[in-house]
Amino acid sequence: MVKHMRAKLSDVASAAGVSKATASNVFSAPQKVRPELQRRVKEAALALGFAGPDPKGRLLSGGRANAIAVVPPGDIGITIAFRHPYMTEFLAGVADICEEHGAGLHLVSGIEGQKAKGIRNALVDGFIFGSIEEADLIEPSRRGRVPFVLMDVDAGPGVNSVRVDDRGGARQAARHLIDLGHRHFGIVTVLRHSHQPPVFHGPSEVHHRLIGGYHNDRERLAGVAEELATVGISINEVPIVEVFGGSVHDPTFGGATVGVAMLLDNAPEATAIITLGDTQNLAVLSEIRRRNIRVPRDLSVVGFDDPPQLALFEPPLTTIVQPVAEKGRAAARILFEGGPPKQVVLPVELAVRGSTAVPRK
Amino acid sequence: MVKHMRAKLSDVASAAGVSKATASNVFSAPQKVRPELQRRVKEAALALGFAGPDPKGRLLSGGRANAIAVVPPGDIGITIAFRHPYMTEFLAGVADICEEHGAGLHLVSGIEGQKAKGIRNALVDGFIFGSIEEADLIEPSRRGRVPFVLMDVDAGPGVNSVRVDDRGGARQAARHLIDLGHRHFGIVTVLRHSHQPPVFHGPSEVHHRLIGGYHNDRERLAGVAEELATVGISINEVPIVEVFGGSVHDPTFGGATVGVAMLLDNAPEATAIITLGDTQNLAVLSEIRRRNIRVPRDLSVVGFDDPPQLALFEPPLTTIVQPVAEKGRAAARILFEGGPPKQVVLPVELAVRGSTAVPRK
DNA sequence: ATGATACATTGAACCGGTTCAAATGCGAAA
DNA sequence: TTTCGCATTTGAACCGGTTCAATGTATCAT
Repeated sequence: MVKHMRAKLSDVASAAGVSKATASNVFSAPQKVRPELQRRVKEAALALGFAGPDPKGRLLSGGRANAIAVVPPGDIGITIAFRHPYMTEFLAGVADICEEHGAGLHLVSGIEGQKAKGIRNALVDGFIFGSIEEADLIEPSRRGRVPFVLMDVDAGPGVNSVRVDDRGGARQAARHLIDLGHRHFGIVTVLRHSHQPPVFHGPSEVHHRLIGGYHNDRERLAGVAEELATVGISINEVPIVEVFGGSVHDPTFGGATVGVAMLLDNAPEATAIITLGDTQNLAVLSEIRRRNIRVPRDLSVVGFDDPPQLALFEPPLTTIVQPVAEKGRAAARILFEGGPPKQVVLPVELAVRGSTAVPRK
Repeated sequence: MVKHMRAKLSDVASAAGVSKATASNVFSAPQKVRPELQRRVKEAALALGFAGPDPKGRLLSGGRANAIAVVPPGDIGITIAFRHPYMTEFLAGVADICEEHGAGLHLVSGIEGQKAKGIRNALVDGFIFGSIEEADLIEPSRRGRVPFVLMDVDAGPGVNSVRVDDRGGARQAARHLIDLGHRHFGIVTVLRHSHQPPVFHGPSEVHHRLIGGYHNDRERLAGVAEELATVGISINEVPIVEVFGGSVHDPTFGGATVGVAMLLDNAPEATAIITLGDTQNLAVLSEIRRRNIRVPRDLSVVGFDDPPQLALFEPPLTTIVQPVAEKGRAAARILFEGGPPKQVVLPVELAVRGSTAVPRK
């Protein structure tokens, strides 16, 4: 008994007495084939149990994979990504455009050393990199193989990128507080690695030289600096603390609340806190609450980003909200549209809620 | 000037003065190649800008795609999936195992007619189908091409499947109420399509013949029937309403609250409501609240599934919780492990919280 | 009847690798 | 010196399709 091998297109073709090319057309371009031949080929296919062209073959022959990949930022594996409110919302945006194009969405898994391999081997038509951290991993795909988009940075005119107007958002936040009458501020920003202790920069130091932070964190600080300058305040006079993380679930994560405490201790004159890190909002609010500081009566707080977990916090946080899903859509669109490199900058919005008011007397 | 084409393996090979086979080995099985040759090939690759073997070629040549696909259930596109608490948790489980294996996770987009195409074209080593609805779409992949796992059904010994013990869970829910002393029940279960109005089955009708519902919904009802039978109550005496949806955000979605109202109106003697549909819990609670019925004093409620949105509901819902992420893990493991078809049944647990108590006098 | 036009079909090249049996080279053992 | 065994290297087949120029073949206007 002959071993039953899976039928391939050429088997079908010869069984139907046509050429491979015709058989191929029956499946991918039926209008090119006479109805009768079509029928004959389809019958042969059915008889041989041929379920349509194998995508593997199609792909090799210059085809598209019909899928795009998302590579979550360095510290976020795909398991965590699904539980991360920002990432799921971002991915929903990407998925939205994928669905428009009937394309699949491929997530590259994030195990330490495996990520580069995952990127090299991904069978996709393009990449969305969650952060520039993956810059070195891009190299293989950059070599003209596959287009890609970088999130949250501007890597110059030659590279696709999507980010939000971090600087402008920070300006709005600062402006809001200034307009309310605030003149004494404290700033919370991002420390990149969890093993570093919080860092406090007193008013006598130069703050522009931060230790941690991604590109967008620096942009935000620059925005605050610009806006404060309009009322004669130098960013160098403003106390700043850099803290890591602060999970949306656990405010103390990575020493976040410790850092916030450091700021509050060292900046008693501040009437408003500006939080520039997206995951630090909870740490700020919770440390403030722990100290029984009344917000916004004793202290105003402006955040950055809008994690849903904070939706029920009382008072609701006045914060800069960014169009997370729209970022995903924009990135995916760039990939599907092709064309010359684009740099998309999306606007952010100040959502004035309950955590800001005029400064205490 | 010659047009610069992307270098391929054979170019590298000839540039380095070796055979294609050797060049291939340098990248995929270095230990087979003498160090010096390795160096030569790598140099040639560098000079030509060859960034490693193209996964397309590797794939065709009998390789694995190194990714598995998840096909969300019929009515859930991938955009929605990312915003759907159950799906994200499930996907997190799948992702967990993918990361263990350094494999990618591919989501098949769910546009109506495109889904079959998405499945046919997906470059993956296996499929996880969110529901049996996709049974017909499976056909192409079933033809020996790619292994797959079905969720939430038992499709027999020849097919991989992962589900939870719906029947047992329902029995636990019913038992809990029985033990509290309840003898008069109302049941809310699932109507499949949103365009159908809620259906009420009065105590005189035969309830086993439901209109909607997936396989697991029927299992759950059967479980309740079994347990009630132990205290001499026939399921045929119990009022049942079938309602669609009830979104986790909008309790009225798809007429869900209308259906619940129907049940409450027609079953005034019921001291306990058993909700068998995962997304209907909110509809039940909200209609009950609207009527100012005090839970659990006037009415006990047991739910099925544990959407995080209900975490803050007062009183917290006594409900059957299923190991959602573990379902994802189990399904993914089956795909990676290979071997003969497996049918996995995971246990569920009754979480006794605040919505159940002894029946009112 | 003739040439032009349109359409259907085909043969062959190509996509970019992997794999394996056979060939080669080389030092050690006889 | 010859032979054997082992480690490398190679040629050729193969993975399963798509594509395109060339070849027919039927249709239509002249």
